[in-house]
Amino acid sequence: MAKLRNINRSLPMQLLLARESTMSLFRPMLRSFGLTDQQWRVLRVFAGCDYVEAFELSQRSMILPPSLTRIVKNLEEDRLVKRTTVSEDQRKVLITLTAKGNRKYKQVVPESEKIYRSIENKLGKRELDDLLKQLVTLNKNLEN
Amino acid sequence: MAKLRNINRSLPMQLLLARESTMSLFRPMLRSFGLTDQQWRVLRVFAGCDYVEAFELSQRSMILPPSLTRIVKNLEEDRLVKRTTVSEDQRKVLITLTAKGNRKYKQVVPESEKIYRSIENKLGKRELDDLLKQLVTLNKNLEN
DNA sequence: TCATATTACTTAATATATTAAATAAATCAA
DNA sequence: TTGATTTATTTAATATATTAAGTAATATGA
Repeated sequence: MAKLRNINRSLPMQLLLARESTMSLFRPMLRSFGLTDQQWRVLRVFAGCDYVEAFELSQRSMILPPSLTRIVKNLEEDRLVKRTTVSEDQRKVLITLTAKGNRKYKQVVPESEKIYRSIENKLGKRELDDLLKQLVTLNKNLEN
Repeated sequence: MAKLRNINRSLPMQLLLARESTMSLFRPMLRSFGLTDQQWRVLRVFAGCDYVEAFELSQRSMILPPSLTRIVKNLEEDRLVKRTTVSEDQRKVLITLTAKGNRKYKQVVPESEKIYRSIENKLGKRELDDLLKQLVTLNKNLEN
């Protein structure tokens, strides 16, 4: 009879555990800024651009459109982002950071990097870089 | 000014992506058995034992107690698990697989292993083992 | 023994995830 | 041009996640 592999040999479980042990280091900092994990996933997209279309924001934050609709609504109520429509294509929604959102973003970045460096110290820079490289490769090789 | 690292260098984001690319391979199979990801996380705990206390089940399935309460309730309605109390400590709840639950479990295991082997083929056994080892190390080094 | 603390779990409230269906704007084809 | 299709997003329904508070059983200490 086929036997189920132990949890230590289960890639999905080890990834879940790794994601959780990593995020638990960032979470208190994010909460102290009044942000949920997902809200920060949305805000961090604005590292590279001033405005994003909803569909692209969904992909880059890895949040499905229905969840994103509510998350953006909440961020909008907190005055951190603004929604506008594009005149060329009335279906599309553009999301931008407000001045308040930009200030929040700039406050979080250095704290986030501080935590990241402490992780580097715990794991070793070489080991972390190596792990990242393997994850990127895995993501490339398993992508649909 | 501090700059936020690119997504390719973000451990939390790469872990999230990796978890998703991996789970998306198992999900259709689980759904075909009428199981959600979390329900299977619960059932798979019974690989090593016939009954589990709720607290231990929570830890081993990595599902927090409030979520577990509802998930077990749903599994119970589907007649896949059974809840009993322990006479020595009336606070505790023991969860066991029903005969139906055991049949379901035994059906899923070989399908799960089949998918696992296809992942091994895509990534290479050596690379996968190496990645698993690094994740286990990370989890050990970051654990609270 | 009895008040207090702890433990194990559940309930409640709010946020997010997932899937399907709905809506409205844009595109395409006859 | 108009009916059908596609695209972009939202709504709806149900499941799960998270945090705090509640409840009941057990353990502890004066």
